Amino acid sequence: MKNLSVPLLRRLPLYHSYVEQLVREDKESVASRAIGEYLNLDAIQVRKDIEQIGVVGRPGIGYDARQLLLKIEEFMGWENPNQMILAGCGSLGSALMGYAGFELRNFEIVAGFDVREDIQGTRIHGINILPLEKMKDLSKRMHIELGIIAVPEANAQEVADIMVESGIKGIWNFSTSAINVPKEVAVQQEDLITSLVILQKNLMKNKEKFLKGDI
Amino acid sequence: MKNLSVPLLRRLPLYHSYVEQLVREDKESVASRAIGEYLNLDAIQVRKDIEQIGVVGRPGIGYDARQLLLKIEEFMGWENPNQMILAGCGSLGSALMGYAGFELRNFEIVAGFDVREDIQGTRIHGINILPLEKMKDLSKRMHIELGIIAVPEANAQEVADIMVESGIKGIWNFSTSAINVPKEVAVQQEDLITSLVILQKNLMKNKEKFLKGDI
DNA sequence: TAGATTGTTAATCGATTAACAATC
DNA sequence: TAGATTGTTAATCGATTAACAATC
Repeated sequence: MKNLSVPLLRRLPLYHSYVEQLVREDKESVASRAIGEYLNLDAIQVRKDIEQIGVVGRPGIGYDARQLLLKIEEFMGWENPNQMILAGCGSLGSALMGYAGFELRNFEIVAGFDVREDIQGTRIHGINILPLEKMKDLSKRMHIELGIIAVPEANAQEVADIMVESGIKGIWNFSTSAINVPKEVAVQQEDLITSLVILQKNLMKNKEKFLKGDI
Repeated sequence: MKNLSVPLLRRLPLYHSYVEQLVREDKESVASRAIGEYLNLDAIQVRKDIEQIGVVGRPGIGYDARQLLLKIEEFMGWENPNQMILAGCGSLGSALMGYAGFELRNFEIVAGFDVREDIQGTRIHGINILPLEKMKDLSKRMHIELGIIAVPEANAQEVADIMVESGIKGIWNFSTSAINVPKEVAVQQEDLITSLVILQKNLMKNKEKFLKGDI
């Protein structure tokens, strides 16, 4: 399969966001150095990344901005529509159902599931809320492969089991709890606290640099 | 400063979650192999990671489960309280204000900010919503260094500027847009779509393996 | 031509994986 | 003693950084 460097995949959308701005301002080309400066990254790294996605630039000029956008989109797979189901329609789950970014990138939550009977049958952000018992049937019928877990920690494993049984092949886990699934099921742990810790540590590192006079 | 390997920081909470389960079941020790099997990771990697955080185990037995938990917590910095402000109190922002995981790890959102006058002065999940004009004063007074951006893409840069001016030194950016800040300010981009793409690609990789008969 | 910027090739660095002796 | 499992040391792999000639 194509390259799967996680750091690369995390940087590309940042390039996209910046280059998109430039395109809106009718700029036609962009230099690696400009991207790097905006995002606080090394120009060489930007160049290497762009090489990875198969865009060639013009020495002395830079890269074609529009082509760069298209190639990033292609590499990220944003043209392909992806349907998902969601378990746990509390505040986090509801926010995800209303997340505008999904539509923009061709992702769609087709149904929400929750144990609370009072919200079953209702809609949140236009998405139907169903009892968990219906997950298997719906997922199989619609050939859904992606599932989101947004339930409390204590119920994460139980929901993961139901998803596996429903034929889900990729689980996006927002609960703090690790889940145990068969090897053929991919799990992406979205640990918000860890992101915060990383931010915190970077902040501390900056402070140290500042004390040493590096900034 | 202490080690700052992002992959390591992302794995440790998973170990924590699993070991916590064991401790609840009154298990006293854990082997690297058991952790690895549960999380689909290599036992050697688990062992290396544990070495990094300064826990020594007993050959033939494993690691002391409780000590492991404590050392992970210490390494992640979960004992230190951290106060944050949040800009953008829409559905995502509201969900973050209600996110139970923060309290558990000593993080706290002390105030929410929003441009919409109708919600200024109200409370969401017990947190006061204020106009953006009050950010600087409040942040400086309370010595807040962490800020969360949960506003629409179009306003992300503007809010980032206000945060920088307010003395914020670390920004957790949930908007899809890249932001441009001075070098001494750390940014953690929480790009949900990228996580999804990573999951999607892992899923595809698994499928390929499956076709080849590796799983 | 001079300046800017890419693409290529090599060097460095850090993270992961492997091998195996030491210890419980 | 035998089996399990760690800790140590070395090997591999991949990502980042550096150097510089080629091109616009």
